[in-house]
Amino acid sequence: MKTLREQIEELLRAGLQQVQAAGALPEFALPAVIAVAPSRHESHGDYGSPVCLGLARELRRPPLQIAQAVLPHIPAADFVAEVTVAPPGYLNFALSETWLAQQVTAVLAAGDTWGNVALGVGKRVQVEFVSANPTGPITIGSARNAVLGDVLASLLAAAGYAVEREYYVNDAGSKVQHFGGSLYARYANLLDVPEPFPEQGYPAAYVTELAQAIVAQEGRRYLDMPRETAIRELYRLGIARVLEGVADDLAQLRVHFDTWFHETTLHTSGLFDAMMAKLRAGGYLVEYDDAVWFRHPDLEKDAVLIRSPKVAPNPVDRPTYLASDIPYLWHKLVERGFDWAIYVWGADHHGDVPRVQAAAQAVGVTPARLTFILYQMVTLLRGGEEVRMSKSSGEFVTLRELVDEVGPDPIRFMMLTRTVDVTLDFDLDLAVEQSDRNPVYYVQYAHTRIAGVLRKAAEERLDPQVMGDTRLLTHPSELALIRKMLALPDTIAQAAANLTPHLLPLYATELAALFHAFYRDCRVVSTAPEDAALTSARLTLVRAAKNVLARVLHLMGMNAPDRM
RNA sequence: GCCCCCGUGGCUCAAUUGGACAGAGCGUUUGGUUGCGGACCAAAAGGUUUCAGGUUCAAGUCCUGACGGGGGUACCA
Repeated sequence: MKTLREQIEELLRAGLQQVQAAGALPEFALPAVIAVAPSRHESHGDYGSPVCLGLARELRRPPLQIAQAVLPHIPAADFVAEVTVAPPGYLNFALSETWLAQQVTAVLAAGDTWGNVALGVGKRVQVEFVSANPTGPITIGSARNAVLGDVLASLLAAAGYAVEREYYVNDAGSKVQHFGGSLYARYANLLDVPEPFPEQGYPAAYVTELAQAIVAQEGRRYLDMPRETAIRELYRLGIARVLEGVADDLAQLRVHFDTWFHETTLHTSGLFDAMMAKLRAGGYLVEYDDAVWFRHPDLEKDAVLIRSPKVAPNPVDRPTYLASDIPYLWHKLVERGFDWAIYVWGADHHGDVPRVQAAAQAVGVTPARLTFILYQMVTLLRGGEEVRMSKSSGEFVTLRELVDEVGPDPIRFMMLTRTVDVTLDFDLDLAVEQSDRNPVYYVQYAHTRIAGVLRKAAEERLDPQVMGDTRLLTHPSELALIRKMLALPDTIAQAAANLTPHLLPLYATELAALFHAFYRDCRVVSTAPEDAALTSARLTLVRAAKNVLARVLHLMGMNAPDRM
């Protein structure tokens, strides 16, 4: 289904073609994209286009004159009441109010699919996000990543893409070695065997707890193995346990993954070696200082792929992250055949983007098929003070603690409200606060209010499923609400096309505000006989509005409560 | 030093990607319900969009420079 904006764009395109065919204007090149935007002022109608302004130079005429020439050639359409010209040359479209009122039933009939668009039909996209090291619980540091990735995936699905959510498990690097060593040390110590704690180990309490659980379940059998074997066995067991916890913690935030991709499989499958060979054949590998480097004309400096034994005595420590990223992107885009891969990364990794893109190019994958969402950091505030987070220091707030304290809805809403380009201050005190200072409840309250109206209707023995005659909806507040409901497809299209999920909370807040205004102006439930038709119409409207609110809340992964 | 992000009413942020008179929330001030949940609504005050140039019919948005804040710049992961 085409969005309103797209339909207006088509009218304009037809108008521009017509005006040329009629010879009313000199020859000009039809713009590839015709800008159409919702109007900001009521006096400008519902949608406006500055397209004639852009044509002024080529046609050597005042834009106002061009607009006036185009105007009579714009085809009529049932959803448009009036097209007008406004200085200095805008073409403004006012929607037909009778048409608007009739759309309410369509919104209601669409149910959960209202707002879906066809932008990505036939394309498969993978969103890879969170992907935190599997060496400990998820911290608040990953909360923004988790919410952004999840909602981007939902948005793309609403835009017609076939979407897969993936978690990349870094289970092959030196971090897991340190993790295994830490676990082994705690395990041995618990059994009164001396074992020094590794220098770069994980001192946090969860490692000890994990070791206790293993002692309780498995006894001392790991002490009978060679040390290296025991460490390997322990970190495998530990990672599996940690990942169960990670999945559970994320589920509390309503984040779920379709696939958990383990880095080690890149090595066991031989893809890692195959890609290294491919890079070598392409002349992208250089060796010096006992290390192997990736060299590419787009990169200022060589990037290490395989460390030297001097730096990394243990062979499993030698491949770098970048070395794995290359077979991994191949696996995504070639072996699994995704058309598009989205990576959700913190801005502290922005320096890695050019390297991965250069590597993609080097192995023959068009870099444009990779998109990196770089979101700025989150600073956590408690009592106005910044809370520092670091897994290795052992001092951090887990995602679990945050969700238990605040609940998923405020976290998700607040993580979504800002653009990814600004650093986000997450105020714990405000998030917990259930008041009008907290914007989260404003939207949910609108949904609750509608549920209240429907409960009231049921008490008055009105049929809540009635389909009223929506042509009776003519009040300005009714029409304003309907206009906003009908804007959801365009909002989803825009948010998906530009990967800007912050448009959702913005839209939800505006929709809620228009509902609240409607609620003030228009009494819904009336038992007076002369109001029966209008009550039916308004109940229909209110149900449709509830449907749209629920849709947006669900896209954001939030609850749409009937009671609060 | 170099690279990335940000700078918009007192505070936190939007602005449909270059379009019309820069919009919301919080805070402040004033008002609103003997009717569907007041976690609501309405009104007011508050702006030279950090500064200086430039491009354009049109700049918060693009370019150059300056100032301020955050992040990055390892054979760290």
